[in-house]
Amino acid sequence: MGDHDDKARAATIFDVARLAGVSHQTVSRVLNDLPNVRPATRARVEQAIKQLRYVPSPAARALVTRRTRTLGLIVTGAPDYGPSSTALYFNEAARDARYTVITASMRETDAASMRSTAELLVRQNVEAIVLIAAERAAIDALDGIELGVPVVAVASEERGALHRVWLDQYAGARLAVEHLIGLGHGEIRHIAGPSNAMDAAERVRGWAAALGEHGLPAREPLVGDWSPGSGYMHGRTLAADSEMTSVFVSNDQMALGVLHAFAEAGLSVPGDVSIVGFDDIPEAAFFAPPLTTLRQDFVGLGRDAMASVLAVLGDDDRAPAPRVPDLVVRTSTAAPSRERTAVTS
Amino acid sequence: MGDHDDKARAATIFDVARLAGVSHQTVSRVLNDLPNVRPATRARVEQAIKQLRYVPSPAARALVTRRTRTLGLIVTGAPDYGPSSTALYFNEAARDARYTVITASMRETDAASMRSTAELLVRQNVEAIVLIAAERAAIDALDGIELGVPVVAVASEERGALHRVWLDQYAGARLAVEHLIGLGHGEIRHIAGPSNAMDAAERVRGWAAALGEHGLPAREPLVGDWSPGSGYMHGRTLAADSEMTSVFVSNDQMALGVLHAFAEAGLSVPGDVSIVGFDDIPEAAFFAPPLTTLRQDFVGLGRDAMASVLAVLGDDDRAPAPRVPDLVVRTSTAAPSRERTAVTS
DNA sequence: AGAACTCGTCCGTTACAGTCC
DNA sequence: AGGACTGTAACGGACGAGTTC
Repeated sequence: MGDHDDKARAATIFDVARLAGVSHQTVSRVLNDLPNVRPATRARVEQAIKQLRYVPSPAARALVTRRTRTLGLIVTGAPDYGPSSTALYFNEAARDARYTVITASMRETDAASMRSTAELLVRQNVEAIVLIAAERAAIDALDGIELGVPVVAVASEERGALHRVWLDQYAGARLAVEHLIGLGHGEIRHIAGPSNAMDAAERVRGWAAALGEHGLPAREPLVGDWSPGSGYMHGRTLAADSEMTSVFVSNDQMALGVLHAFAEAGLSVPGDVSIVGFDDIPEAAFFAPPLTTLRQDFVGLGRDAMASVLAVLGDDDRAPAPRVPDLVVRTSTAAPSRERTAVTS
Repeated sequence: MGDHDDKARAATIFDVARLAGVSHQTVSRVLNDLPNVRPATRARVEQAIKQLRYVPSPAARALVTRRTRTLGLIVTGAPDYGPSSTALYFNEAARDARYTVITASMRETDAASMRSTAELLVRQNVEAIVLIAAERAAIDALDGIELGVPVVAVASEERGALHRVWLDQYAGARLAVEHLIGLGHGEIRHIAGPSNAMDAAERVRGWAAALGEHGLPAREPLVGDWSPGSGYMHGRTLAADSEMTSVFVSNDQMALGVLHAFAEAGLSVPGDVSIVGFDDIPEAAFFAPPLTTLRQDFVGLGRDAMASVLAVLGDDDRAPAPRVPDLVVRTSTAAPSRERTAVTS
């Protein structure tokens, strides 16, 4: 009895109408909170709805209203902390705004895959697409083509004509560098993220700008790939440079690799070298030593993405301003020691 | 010219039919690869489809077929490596099987939220729900109620009547402990995950079982919350115990905290104490020292979840067998040293 | 003359009968 | 007689125009 799916068709609006003794149109009015329904009638209808466990069919509704209240979300790359967090909070924000989200995760970002994925979403009649991608190319792949729906990209560089939300990587990088300068460091090296990553480029820009303003030299950045392994590799290179007193690393994972390389080389952090990371992943407070880094507001970013969608769709609000990361000072940074200190301008 | 959304309604099957000079029904046959269409007619129709950039309406189709080819995915908790990876690979597997996935991420797991989220998905007419949740309670919240659609839970404990896929945490924990026993450790402590987490309980079970089989003592596990901070806290406690020569930590993040605590206490790893983690997060190879841990096959798990959905829906296949994590030996484990070694049975 | 309903049409597809060589 | 089509009804809601009190 009532054990498995009763194959009985779900109740329709007509079933509800019959049970409540009204027309289906009246039921529709109740469903959509329209006026001109007597309270008593409304109650009867609601009772019938409950009794029949009636739920309106989104397909039928979408067919006639030509609105699906559905959004497409494309997330590219590995399930890293930043994108995963952004996606999660965007998802929550969308649900709060009573939108449904169809997610398409993909590891490749070639133009053909990006395009066919976007078209897959369009075929589902999404009203807008949100794109969370680190690589410039992923954004550009969707920029040219006419999809018929607006695209909001989470992207820290201005690119083409897409709508855009972002966290201010440039300002964050400046904060990192100014913190090190404030401690007295004169040469601040940089380990950058991959050259195709927009965040990486913005951080390089901020690092170079802050250095330039203080008349400090900017040596060619070492380019990693976000992984701890690449941080380790470049860390070994840097360890051999006795001039270096501080490093701004473009993300926390690479900073972990650098820490590892320096420990192996017998360099003390922050005694010999100071290190600043970026992201403030949950692990960062427990590195050896705890990492000074920039905390990014992914909760806010996810909400901004949804706010931007609503703005574009004309439902609500205006697009938000970018947020600046917060410097979190831990013990991986300190004033340079006398021995290794070189040019303190 | 063609600048913004042409407000022109998308083409319908009738537009295509008219252009191809056939009835809309013939177009439908072409769309659905049904027989009894002459090749020449088919070609004309396909040409018309291309020319009008026609895409069938999923809403209209769902309305009449009573199938949406849509799946609901509920992911609870923080955007951690394990659940995020599983969700990503499930998403890809679903797309490969030509299913659309509606995702609902949520941080709370109370019964009311779980239930209302599941009902939200049911209202979208999903054909099945996949649930990725660490906590027992999240599973149980969906177990009792009659949703009308099958639920596949990613859960390492058998619970209620839900369909289930999982990675074999019990076997993984045994591998960890046997590795330490093989190295000669006689007392193997355990830092567990939170008691409401199924993975944590299974790992405790495996740890205790392996210990029991070898006649070794199982001291009461310390209970953390998966965070590096809790690992650090328990690591400080363990550092004070001079009997202890090895620790099996229930995940890599907590192991990082333990490492940090031991370093502070002047304990050498693996010189004084050996440590094994669980998960093999990307950072684990770059901890100080690189962490011996158990690699989980989240790619496989995501695919298994989709395979299980197809099995339940009767489309395909049979449900898959659970996978056993792989032991990845790095340098955080070694034979116990003479000084701190106690009861080597 | 409104408030409170009812009626009829339409949305874009697929399913089920026909119809015509 | 059967391959290659065409015509007509649903599917489940929403909305504008009628109808009743």
